[in-house]
Amino acid sequence: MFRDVISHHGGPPVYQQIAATLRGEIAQGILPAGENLPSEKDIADRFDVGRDSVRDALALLKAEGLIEKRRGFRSRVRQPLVRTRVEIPAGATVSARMPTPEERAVHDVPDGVPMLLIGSDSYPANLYEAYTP
Amino acid sequence: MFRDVISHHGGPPVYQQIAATLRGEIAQGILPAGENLPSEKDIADRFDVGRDSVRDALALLKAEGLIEKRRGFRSRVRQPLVRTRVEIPAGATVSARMPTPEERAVHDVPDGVPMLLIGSDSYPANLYEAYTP
DNA sequence: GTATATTTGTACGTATGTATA
DNA sequence: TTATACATACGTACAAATATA
Repeated sequence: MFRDVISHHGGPPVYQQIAATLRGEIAQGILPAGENLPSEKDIADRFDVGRDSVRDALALLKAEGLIEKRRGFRSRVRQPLVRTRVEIPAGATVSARMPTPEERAVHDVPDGVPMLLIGSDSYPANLYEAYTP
Repeated sequence: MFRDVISHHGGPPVYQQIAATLRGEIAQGILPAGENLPSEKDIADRFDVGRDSVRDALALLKAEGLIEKRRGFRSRVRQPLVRTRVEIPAGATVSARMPTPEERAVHDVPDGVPMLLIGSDSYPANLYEAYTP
């Protein structure tokens, strides 16, 4: 077996190269939704890098909403979700931002998921979308 | 001078305690918008922890959109922004998600800022909001 | 039910690179 | 040029959660 080659000098940082590789494998379906990624140690061995670089790469993908991480579990490719549709009140403003720690706790918002603000209400953007009547 | 006390055993992780402290100082205006935070080393000394824990704490605040980081600069409290208002086409759907790496590069989207999807168009949510006519 | 192994999370250290002042 | 500060990347150790024997 050959290790995947990462350039340690000159190119982008190692962790970004690893993130790009894994991102491509998710996009191509090599790592399908719901699938577990290899363990951090196995990924580190595959690319011949330290575990720290792998963790930085996975943190990027988590922040993008592509994977989810749980202690004791391997990382998993996130499932595409069906969103509940919320009607926008006439004249209301719709915006988005990252949740506060309180909102994350109350609504159980995963990493890499923004809040959708509809008028004075807020909804986790992975579960809800807005529409005009 | 006394160092701020962080519990190393029993309570929440060190980096979360530091993030909570800094988050509170931002909310209370002790660290106003536009203000530079102390250097990572100074924060580490203040709480008597390693620089790694400080960086984890700042990464949290960055992901929440509270601060911005630039290499060579100290972290800075993000300025509240005036958003451009975009009219939602009749029947269009509005949703939000984190940007892809391509969108981040094209639109120069900062960390901790989602994309606002209005119909088939996408806008950085720190600069745009949507409204119904 | 218990003990062990695996896996991720946290936290420390060190070294070096890159950007700014 | 030099000093400061953040970014990357390697290492170690232990804690906490899960899975397995």
